[in-house]
Amino acid sequence: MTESGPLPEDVSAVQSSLIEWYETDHRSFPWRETADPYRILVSEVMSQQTQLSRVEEAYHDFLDEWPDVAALAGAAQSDVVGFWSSHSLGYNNRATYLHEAAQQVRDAYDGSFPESPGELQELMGVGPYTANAVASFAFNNGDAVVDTNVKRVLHRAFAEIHNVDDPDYETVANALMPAGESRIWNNAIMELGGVACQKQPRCDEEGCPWREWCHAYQTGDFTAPDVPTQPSFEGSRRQFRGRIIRLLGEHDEMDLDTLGHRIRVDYTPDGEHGRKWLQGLLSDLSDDGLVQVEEGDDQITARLQ
DNA sequence: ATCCCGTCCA
DNA sequence: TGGACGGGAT
Repeated sequence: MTESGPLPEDVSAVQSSLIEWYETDHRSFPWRETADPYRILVSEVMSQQTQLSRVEEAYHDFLDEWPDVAALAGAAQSDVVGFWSSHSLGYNNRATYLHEAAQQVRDAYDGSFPESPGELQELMGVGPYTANAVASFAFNNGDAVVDTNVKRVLHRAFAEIHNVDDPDYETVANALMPAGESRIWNNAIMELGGVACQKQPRCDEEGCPWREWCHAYQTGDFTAPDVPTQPSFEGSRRQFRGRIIRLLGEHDEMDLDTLGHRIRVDYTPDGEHGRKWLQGLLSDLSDDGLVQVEEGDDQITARLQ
Protein backbone atom coordinates (compact mmCIF):
# COMPACT_ATOMS: atom_id res chain seq x y z
CA MET A 1 0.00 0.00 0.00
CA THR A 2 1.32 3.40 -0.91
CA GLU A 3 1.65 6.22 1.58
CA SER A 4 -0.33 9.19 0.39
CA GLY A 5 -0.18 11.29 3.52
CA PRO A 6 -3.17 13.58 3.89
CA LEU A 7 -4.08 13.11 0.25
CA PRO A 8 -6.56 10.58 -1.13
CA GLU A 9 -5.25 7.34 -2.65
CA ASP A 10 -6.30 8.28 -6.15
CA VAL A 11 -4.48 11.57 -6.49
CA SER A 12 -4.57 11.39 -10.27
CA ALA A 13 -8.37 11.30 -10.22
CA VAL A 14 -8.39 14.34 -7.92
CA GLN A 15 -6.06 16.11 -10.32
CA SER A 16 -7.84 15.31 -13.55
CA SER A 17 -11.28 16.14 -12.17
CA LEU A 18 -10.18 19.65 -11.18
CA ILE A 19 -8.46 20.30 -14.49
CA GLU A 20 -11.50 19.09 -16.37
CA TRP A 21 -13.75 21.30 -14.26
CA TYR A 22 -11.55 24.32 -14.99
CA GLU A 23 -11.31 23.62 -18.70
CA THR A 24 -15.05 23.20 -19.04
CA ASP A 25 -15.85 26.65 -17.73
CA HIS A 26 -13.95 29.45 -16.02
CA ARG A 27 -13.95 33.21 -15.76
CA SER A 28 -12.14 35.05 -18.49
CA PHE A 29 -9.58 37.72 -17.64
CA PRO A 30 -7.19 39.56 -19.93
CA TRP A 31 -4.17 38.26 -18.01
CA ARG A 32 -5.29 34.71 -18.71
CA GLU A 33 -4.85 35.42 -22.41
CA THR A 34 -1.13 36.17 -22.22
CA ALA A 35 2.10 34.48 -21.29
CA ASP A 36 4.05 37.75 -21.08
CA PRO A 37 5.78 37.70 -17.67
CA TYR A 38 5.59 41.48 -17.39
CA ARG A 39 1.83 41.49 -17.89
CA ILE A 40 1.43 38.57 -15.52
CA LEU A 41 3.45 40.36 -12.86
CA VAL A 42 1.42 43.56 -13.22
CA SER A 43 -1.83 41.64 -12.91
CA GLU A 44 -0.65 39.65 -9.90
CA VAL A 45 0.56 42.68 -7.97
CA MET A 46 -2.71 44.45 -8.66
CA SER A 47 -4.86 41.43 -7.84
CA GLN A 48 -3.29 40.95 -4.44
CA GLN A 49 -5.03 43.94 -3.04
CA THR A 50 -7.93 44.95 -5.20
CA GLN A 51 -11.21 43.46 -6.36
CA LEU A 52 -10.86 41.84 -9.75
CA SER A 53 -13.50 44.09 -11.31
CA ARG A 54 -11.45 47.20 -10.53
CA VAL A 55 -8.21 45.51 -11.56
CA GLU A 56 -9.37 45.01 -15.15
CA GLU A 57 -9.58 48.73 -15.85
CA ALA A 58 -6.37 49.57 -14.03
CA TYR A 59 -4.56 46.73 -15.78
CA HIS A 60 -5.62 48.03 -19.17
CA ASP A 61 -4.68 51.62 -18.39
CA PHE A 62 -1.35 50.61 -16.86
CA LEU A 63 -0.30 48.64 -19.93
CA ASP A 64 -1.46 51.47 -22.11
CA GLU A 65 0.91 53.77 -20.23
CA TRP A 66 3.81 51.33 -19.78
CA PRO A 67 3.43 48.52 -22.34
CA ASP A 68 6.57 46.61 -21.46
CA VAL A 69 9.15 46.22 -18.74
CA ALA A 70 11.57 48.64 -20.40
CA ALA A 71 8.92 51.36 -20.46
CA LEU A 72 8.14 50.88 -16.78
CA ALA A 73 11.81 50.79 -15.83
CA GLY A 74 12.31 54.11 -17.61
CA ALA A 75 9.29 55.79 -16.05
CA ALA A 76 9.50 58.35 -13.27
CA GLN A 77 8.58 56.71 -9.98
CA SER A 78 6.28 59.64 -9.18
CA ASP A 79 4.23 58.88 -12.29
CA VAL A 80 3.85 55.24 -11.30
CA VAL A 81 2.83 56.15 -7.76
CA GLY A 82 0.47 58.82 -9.09
CA PHE A 83 -1.14 56.26 -11.38
CA TRP A 84 -1.48 53.77 -8.53
CA SER A 85 -3.13 56.28 -6.25
CA SER A 86 -5.47 57.75 -8.86
CA HIS A 87 -6.68 54.26 -9.75
CA SER A 88 -7.33 53.43 -6.09
CA LEU A 89 -5.07 50.43 -6.21
CA GLY A 90 -4.15 50.67 -2.54
CA TYR A 91 -0.78 50.01 -0.89
CA ASN A 92 1.25 52.68 -2.67
CA ASN A 93 4.50 51.02 -1.62
CA ARG A 94 3.70 48.35 -4.16
CA ALA A 95 3.90 50.86 -6.98
CA THR A 96 7.47 51.62 -5.96
CA TYR A 97 8.23 47.90 -5.64
CA LEU A 98 6.86 47.20 -9.12
CA HIS A 99 8.86 50.07 -10.58
CA GLU A 100 12.00 48.84 -8.84
CA ALA A 101 11.38 45.27 -10.01
CA ALA A 102 11.22 46.52 -13.60
CA GLN A 103 14.58 48.22 -13.12
CA GLN A 104 16.01 45.01 -11.66
CA VAL A 105 14.89 43.10 -14.76
CA ARG A 106 16.50 45.75 -16.93
CA ASP A 107 19.73 46.02 -14.98
CA ALA A 108 20.32 42.55 -13.56
CA TYR A 109 18.58 40.35 -16.13
CA ASP A 110 19.33 42.20 -19.32
CA GLY A 111 15.72 43.18 -19.84
CA SER A 112 14.20 39.71 -19.91
CA PHE A 113 12.52 38.08 -16.97
CA PRO A 114 14.14 35.13 -15.19
CA GLU A 115 12.03 31.98 -15.42
CA SER A 116 12.54 30.23 -12.10
CA PRO A 117 10.61 30.94 -8.93
CA GLY A 118 13.87 31.35 -7.03
CA GLU A 119 15.18 34.09 -9.29
CA LEU A 120 11.79 35.78 -9.61
CA GLN A 121 11.60 36.03 -5.86
CA GLU A 122 14.66 38.24 -5.85
CA LEU A 123 12.62 40.95 -7.53
CA MET A 124 11.37 43.64 -5.19
CA GLY A 125 7.84 43.02 -4.01
CA VAL A 126 7.86 39.46 -5.30
CA GLY A 127 7.44 36.88 -2.57
CA PRO A 128 6.78 33.14 -2.74
CA TYR A 129 3.24 33.49 -4.02
CA THR A 130 3.96 35.95 -6.83
CA ALA A 131 7.16 34.15 -7.85
CA ASN A 132 5.27 30.90 -8.37
CA ALA A 133 2.37 32.66 -10.06
CA VAL A 134 4.61 34.37 -12.62
CA ALA A 135 6.75 31.26 -13.15
CA SER A 136 3.57 29.24 -13.70
CA PHE A 137 1.47 31.54 -15.83
CA ALA A 138 4.29 32.92 -17.95
CA PHE A 139 6.59 29.90 -18.20
CA ASN A 140 4.65 26.88 -16.92
CA ASN A 141 7.62 26.56 -14.62
CA GLY A 142 6.34 27.16 -11.09
CA ASP A 143 5.70 25.21 -7.95
CA ALA A 144 2.25 25.14 -6.41
CA VAL A 145 0.98 28.56 -5.40
CA VAL A 146 -0.20 28.91 -1.83
CA ASP A 147 -2.46 31.87 -1.17
CA THR A 148 -5.42 32.11 1.16
CA ASN A 149 -7.71 30.61 -1.47
CA VAL A 150 -5.53 27.55 -1.79
CA LYS A 151 -5.17 27.24 1.98
CA ARG A 152 -8.92 27.33 2.40
CA VAL A 153 -9.42 24.65 -0.25
CA LEU A 154 -6.78 22.33 1.21
CA HIS A 155 -7.91 22.93 4.76
CA ARG A 156 -11.47 21.94 3.92
CA ALA A 157 -10.84 19.16 1.48
CA PHE A 158 -8.35 16.99 3.35
CA ALA A 159 -9.16 15.99 6.88
CA GLU A 160 -5.67 15.36 8.19
CA ILE A 161 -4.57 18.91 7.52
CA HIS A 162 -7.62 20.08 9.36
CA ASN A 163 -6.38 18.73 12.68
CA VAL A 164 -2.80 19.88 12.58
CA ASP A 165 -1.86 23.08 14.34
CA ASP A 166 0.59 24.33 11.80
CA PRO A 167 -0.33 22.68 8.54
CA ASP A 168 2.39 22.64 5.96
CA TYR A 169 0.27 23.81 3.08
CA GLU A 170 3.22 24.19 0.78
CA THR A 171 4.16 20.52 1.01
CA VAL A 172 0.62 19.32 0.48
CA ALA A 173 -0.02 21.77 -2.35
CA ASN A 174 3.10 20.57 -4.16
CA ALA A 175 2.26 16.91 -3.63
CA LEU A 176 -1.12 17.55 -5.20
CA MET A 177 0.11 19.44 -8.26
CA PRO A 178 0.68 17.30 -11.36
CA ALA A 179 4.32 17.59 -12.42
CA GLY A 180 4.95 20.02 -15.25
CA GLU A 181 1.38 21.37 -15.19
CA SER A 182 1.80 24.44 -13.02
CA ARG A 183 0.14 26.81 -15.48
CA ILE A 184 -3.20 25.10 -15.68
CA TRP A 185 -3.06 23.61 -12.21
CA ASN A 186 -2.50 26.85 -10.35
CA ASN A 187 -5.13 28.58 -12.44
CA ALA A 188 -7.57 25.79 -11.69
CA ILE A 189 -7.06 25.52 -7.94
CA MET A 190 -7.29 29.28 -7.47
CA GLU A 191 -10.43 29.37 -9.60
CA LEU A 192 -11.86 26.67 -7.36
CA GLY A 193 -11.09 28.75 -4.27
CA GLY A 194 -12.40 31.94 -5.84
CA VAL A 195 -15.61 30.60 -7.35
CA ALA A 196 -16.75 27.47 -5.54
CA CYS A 197 -14.80 27.17 -2.30
CA GLN A 198 -15.38 30.73 -1.14
CA LYS A 199 -15.78 31.59 2.49
CA GLN A 200 -19.44 30.83 1.89
CA PRO A 201 -19.07 27.58 -0.02
CA ARG A 202 -21.01 26.98 -3.26
CA CYS A 203 -20.19 23.33 -3.78
CA ASP A 204 -23.31 22.20 -5.60
CA GLU A 205 -24.04 25.49 -7.34
CA GLU A 206 -20.59 25.48 -8.93
CA GLY A 207 -20.36 21.74 -9.37
CA CYS A 208 -17.22 21.36 -7.27
CA PRO A 209 -15.26 18.48 -8.74
CA TRP A 210 -13.90 17.38 -5.37
CA ARG A 211 -17.16 16.68 -3.53
CA GLU A 212 -16.58 12.95 -3.45
CA TRP A 213 -13.24 13.40 -1.66
CA CYS A 214 -13.88 16.56 0.33
CA HIS A 215 -13.82 16.27 4.12
CA ALA A 216 -15.84 19.46 4.57
CA TYR A 217 -18.48 18.43 2.05
CA GLN A 218 -18.93 15.11 3.79
CA THR A 219 -19.02 16.43 7.35
CA GLY A 220 -20.62 19.82 6.81
CA ASP A 221 -17.75 21.47 8.67
CA PHE A 222 -16.63 24.28 6.38
CA THR A 223 -14.26 25.85 8.85
CA ALA A 224 -11.52 27.82 7.13
CA PRO A 225 -8.14 29.04 8.40
CA ASP A 226 -8.41 32.18 10.48
CA VAL A 227 -7.79 35.46 8.75
CA PRO A 228 -6.57 38.11 11.19
CA THR A 229 -8.97 40.98 11.64
CA GLN A 230 -7.61 44.38 10.77
CA PRO A 231 -8.07 47.65 12.61
CA SER A 232 -10.62 49.99 11.10
CA PHE A 233 -9.47 52.07 8.18
CA GLU A 234 -11.60 55.12 8.97
CA GLY A 235 -9.48 57.68 10.79
CA SER A 236 -6.39 55.50 10.56
CA ARG A 237 -2.91 56.63 9.79
CA ARG A 238 -3.11 54.67 6.54
CA GLN A 239 -6.10 56.70 5.45
CA PHE A 240 -4.20 59.95 5.84
CA ARG A 241 -1.13 58.56 4.14
CA GLY A 242 -3.36 57.66 1.22
CA ARG A 243 -4.84 61.14 1.09
CA ILE A 244 -1.40 62.74 1.08
CA ILE A 245 -0.24 60.59 -1.82
CA ARG A 246 -3.41 61.28 -3.79
CA LEU A 247 -3.11 65.05 -3.29
CA LEU A 248 0.57 65.10 -4.20
CA GLY A 249 -0.24 63.06 -7.30
CA GLU A 250 -2.64 65.82 -8.30
CA HIS A 251 -0.56 68.86 -7.40
CA ASP A 252 3.10 67.86 -7.72
CA GLU A 253 4.12 70.21 -4.93
CA MET A 254 2.33 71.43 -1.81
CA ASP A 255 3.29 73.29 1.32
CA LEU A 256 2.72 71.81 4.74
CA ASP A 257 -0.32 73.77 5.87
CA THR A 258 -2.16 73.62 2.54
CA LEU A 259 -1.68 69.87 2.55
CA GLY A 260 -2.85 69.63 6.13
CA HIS A 261 -6.07 71.52 5.54
CA ARG A 262 -6.80 69.40 2.49
CA ILE A 263 -6.40 66.03 4.16
CA ARG A 264 -8.42 66.76 7.28
CA VAL A 265 -10.96 69.42 8.12
CA ASP A 266 -9.78 69.70 11.73
CA TYR A 267 -6.19 70.47 10.79
CA THR A 268 -4.81 73.37 12.79
CA PRO A 269 -1.09 74.10 12.51
CA ASP A 270 -0.53 74.09 16.25
CA GLY A 271 -3.30 71.68 17.21
CA GLU A 272 -3.23 68.00 18.05
CA HIS A 273 -3.43 67.16 14.38
CA GLY A 274 -1.21 69.93 13.12
CA ARG A 275 2.26 70.44 11.68
CA LYS A 276 3.91 68.07 14.11
CA TRP A 277 1.48 65.30 13.30
CA LEU A 278 1.71 65.91 9.55
CA GLN A 279 5.48 66.04 9.57
CA GLY A 280 5.53 62.66 11.30
CA LEU A 281 3.43 61.22 8.50
CA LEU A 282 5.59 62.85 5.83
CA SER A 283 8.73 61.61 7.49
CA ASP A 284 7.45 58.02 7.32
CA LEU A 285 6.40 58.48 3.71
CA SER A 286 9.85 59.84 3.02
CA ASP A 287 11.45 56.79 4.67
CA ASP A 288 9.26 54.64 2.44
CA GLY A 289 10.68 56.45 -0.57
CA LEU A 290 7.28 57.75 -1.60
CA VAL A 291 7.60 61.44 -0.78
CA GLN A 292 10.27 64.09 -0.88
CA VAL A 293 10.20 66.78 1.80
CA GLU A 294 11.98 70.07 1.30
CA GLU A 295 12.63 72.60 4.05
CA GLY A 296 12.84 76.06 2.52
CA ASP A 297 13.54 79.38 4.29
CA ASP A 298 10.02 80.02 5.44
CA GLN A 299 8.08 76.89 4.54
CA ILE A 300 8.12 73.15 4.10
CA THR A 301 7.01 71.59 0.84
CA ALA A 302 6.30 68.02 -0.14
CA ARG A 303 6.21 66.25 -3.49
CA LEU A 304 6.09 62.74 -4.84
CA GLN A 305 9.56 61.26 -5.02
C1' DA B 1 -18.93 48.30 10.20
C1' DT B 2 -16.53 44.51 7.94
C1' DC B 3 -14.15 42.21 4.30
C1' DC B 4 -10.21 41.44 1.29
C1' DC B 5 -4.54 39.82 1.32
C1' DG B 6 0.93 39.01 0.04
C1' DT B 7 5.27 41.30 1.11
C1' DC B 8 8.56 43.95 3.63
C1' DC B 9 10.91 45.07 7.67
C1' DA B 10 12.06 45.53 12.60
C1' DT C 1 7.09 36.57 14.19
C1' DG C 2 3.92 40.24 14.10
C1' DG C 3 2.72 44.96 12.68
C1' DA C 4 2.08 48.13 8.79
C1' DC C 5 0.19 48.86 4.54
C1' DG C 6 -5.43 51.27 0.86
C1' DG C 7 -9.82 52.07 -0.14
C1' DG C 8 -13.84 50.29 -2.86
C1' DA C 9 -17.34 46.90 -2.32
C1' DT C 10 -20.78 44.84 0.33
